[in-house]
Amino acid sequence: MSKETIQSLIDRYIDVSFSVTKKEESLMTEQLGSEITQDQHYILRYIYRVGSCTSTKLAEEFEVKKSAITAIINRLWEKGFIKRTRDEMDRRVVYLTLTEQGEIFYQKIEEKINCFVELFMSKFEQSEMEQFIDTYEKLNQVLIEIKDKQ
Amino acid sequence: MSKETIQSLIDRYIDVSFSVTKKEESLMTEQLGSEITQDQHYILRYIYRVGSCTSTKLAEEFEVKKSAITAIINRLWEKGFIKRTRDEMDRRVVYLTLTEQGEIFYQKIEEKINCFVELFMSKFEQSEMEQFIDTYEKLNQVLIEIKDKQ
DNA sequence: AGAGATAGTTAAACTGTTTAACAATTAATG
DNA sequence: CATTAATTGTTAAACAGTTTAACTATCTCT
Repeated sequence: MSKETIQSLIDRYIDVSFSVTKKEESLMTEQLGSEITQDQHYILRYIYRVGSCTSTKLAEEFEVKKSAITAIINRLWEKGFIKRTRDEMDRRVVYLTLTEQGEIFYQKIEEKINCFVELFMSKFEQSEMEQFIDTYEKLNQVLIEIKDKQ
Repeated sequence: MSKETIQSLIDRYIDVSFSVTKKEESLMTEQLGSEITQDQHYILRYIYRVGSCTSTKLAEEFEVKKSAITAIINRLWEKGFIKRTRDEMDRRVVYLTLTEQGEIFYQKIEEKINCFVELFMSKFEQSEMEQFIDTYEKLNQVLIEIKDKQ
């Protein structure tokens, strides 16, 4: 592969990944409305899917410090979406779950997000989108390997 | 396309785009060092490429309000990377350019970022990466159309 | 029993963001 | 020409998310 080709691919990748991330964020923020932010949505999504988890787990999963999680959970808790339950066996641990209100709210926004993602996916042939996501997932694996090597 | 297939693609897309964005951000932040943030890097990159531009232009390009640009530019200015020049014809306008120090600094980090992107790209066949970026750019266009329709 | 590890919180500081108000300047209109 | 509009950029206040460092409470391990 020539040096120019590589450089061109690198530049295209940096440009397009930045642009798409930016636009998706702004369009998804519209779907979410003013009640909740992007980051809060991802936290809600995670807890909804696993049912219950701890701050430590969230911090690992989202690759941020625990105090960052505390801040987000506090905001979700103030909105009435999150329940905190102390583990009676190990009283240091706090389990985080969605309240009923939190579940209902999440399901509502999940549907909106799904519609939005489906909308832009429908502009592609299924095979092209499958190939795209396959490579995207492979890229994710590559990045995990790079991180591990450090 | 069956409903399950679509839903599976949607879920995979949301998961992988979130994960990759997160990992790239954290790995790129490492390359950038403590001197500069991700957003500051993208602003620097933009000005480096166009040579000179205004706050209004940056605000449009990055899809944020002008006051957000002022904040970032102030930080880059404090570091000595940015020069502000008033237009003598239209004295409302301020042209932003890189100082010599800013150019040298940008070139240094650009090389690091290039190495990093090249590193993970080298794990793919060229044809696969080209196909991936093609679809990625198509996705960018689709998102632009969706935004315009609103 | 005491030392060290772990889970979570709090407080301070910083970056990036929006909204709203503002100053300076230019453009448009009667 | 004078006044009103619009535009450019800044400032200030408020908020979300982040890190670092200190702290409390609890558990683990000799």
